[in-house]
Amino acid sequence: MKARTRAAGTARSRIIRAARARFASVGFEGASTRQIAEDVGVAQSLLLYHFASKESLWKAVMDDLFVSARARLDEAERASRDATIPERLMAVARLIVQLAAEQPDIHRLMTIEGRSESDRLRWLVERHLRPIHEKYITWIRRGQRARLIRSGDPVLLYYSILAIAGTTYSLAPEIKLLTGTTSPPAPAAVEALIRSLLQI
Amino acid sequence: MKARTRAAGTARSRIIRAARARFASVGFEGASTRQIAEDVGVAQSLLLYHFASKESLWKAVMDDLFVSARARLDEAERASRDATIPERLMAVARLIVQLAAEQPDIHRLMTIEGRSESDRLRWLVERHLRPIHEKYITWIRRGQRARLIRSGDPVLLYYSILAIAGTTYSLAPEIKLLTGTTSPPAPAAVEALIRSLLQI
DNA sequence: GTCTTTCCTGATCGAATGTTCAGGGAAACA
DNA sequence: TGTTTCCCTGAACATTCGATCAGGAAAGAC
Repeated sequence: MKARTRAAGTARSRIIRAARARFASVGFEGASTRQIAEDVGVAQSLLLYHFASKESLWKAVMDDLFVSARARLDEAERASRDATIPERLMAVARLIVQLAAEQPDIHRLMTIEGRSESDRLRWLVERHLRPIHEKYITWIRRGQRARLIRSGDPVLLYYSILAIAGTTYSLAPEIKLLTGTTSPPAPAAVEALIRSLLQI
Repeated sequence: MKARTRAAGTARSRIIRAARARFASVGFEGASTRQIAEDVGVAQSLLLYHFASKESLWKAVMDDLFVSARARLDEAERASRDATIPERLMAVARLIVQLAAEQPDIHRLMTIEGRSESDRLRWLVERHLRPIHEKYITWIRRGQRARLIRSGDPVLLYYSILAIAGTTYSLAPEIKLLTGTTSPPAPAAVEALIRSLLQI
C-alpha cells in the first residue's frame, strides 16, 4: 500500500516542512497545529504522536534547519581553508546569502524568535546560534587586528551581514507589493553590499 | 474623579501602547486581546469599545506609529533641504537609526508583517509604506545618476539601510543572550555602516 | 498462521480565542 | 434637576486552541 506516500517524503518530514512555513509566517503563538495538519493532509493528533508537543515540533523544525545549514557552512569553511580571513568571511557570507535566498523561512524564523526573551530563544541560542556566531565574530575580530577588516563592534558587523542577507528575501512579499517586482535581487548583488561593509 | 488617570495617558492611548508591544513580540495572530487588556489593567471588552475589532486595533497601532514617524521624517527633510542628495539621504538614515534605537518595536512590527502577503500588509503598504519608500528610492536613483551614490538596485540599497538600522535593535534580546552585552550599539556606529553602503 | 510494533485516526477534554450585548456610573448639557 | 452622552465592566456567545486517549490498520517478526 502506497497511500501514505502519495506526497513527497514521510509524514513526519512533511509535517516538519509545513510547520516551518507556518511558524515562519505567523510565529510560534500564531501557528496552530490544526492548520499545519491540514496543510499536510493528516489528522491533528498525528502531530502529537510524532512530536510530544507543539514546542517539540518547533524544536524539531529548528534542528532540521540548522543541521543542514551547519553542514553547508562547514563545507564552505573547508573549501576556503587556506584563504585569508576576509576571503573566508566572504565565502561564508556568500553561503549565508545563498541560504537566505533559497529558504527565506530561515531568516523569518530567526527574526521572529530573537525579538523577545523566551525559553525558546534561550534554547535556540545555546543549541545552535552560539557555536556558529561566536566563531565568525572571532574571525571578524582577527581580521580587524590584522587591519584587513573594517574596525568597529564585530557583533554589529556580523548582524549587519545577516540583516542584509536575510531581509531582502524574507520581506519579499512586502517588496513585491511595493514595487511590483516579482523576482528578488540576485545573490551577487547582495554579496557586493556585504563586501563593502567588511572592507576597511 | 481621577481614578481613570492613575496611569499615564488616556485608556485609549495606553491600550495602543500595550497592543504595540504585544503585536511586536508575538505578531498579530499570536497576540490576544485579553493579554493586552490585562497589561493595561482594563476589561477586555473595553478594547472592542474603543476599536471595532482586533484588526482595527492593529491599524490604530500602525497609524499612531507612522503619524509621528512621518512627522519626524518630514522635519529631517526640511532641515536638510539645501544639502546634496547623499547628505539628505544620510540625514534621513540617521533619523531612521534613531527611531529604531528609540522604539525597536517599529522594526519588529514591520518585519513581522512584511513576510507574508496579507490584507494587513496590503493596507500597510498603500497607507504608509508607499509614500515614504518611493520618495527615498527616487532620491537614491537621482544620486546614482549623479554618480554620488553606489550603483545597483535602489530597492536593495534602501532595504539594506532599513535592515541594518533595525536589526541590531530589534534583535537586542538575542544579542544580549548571545554576548551578554546589555547595551545595544550606538546609533553613530550603525550610521557609519550605512554611510559606507551608500558611498560610491 | 499469531504476535508485536509502528503509524495513524476520531472523539473528546478543559482552556483560551474574538466578538456581542445589557447595563452601570460619572460627567456634561439642558 | 432631569437627561443625554461618553467610558467602562461583566457575563455570555460560538469557535478554536493544545493535548489526551482508545482503538484501528498495516507491516514486520516469529
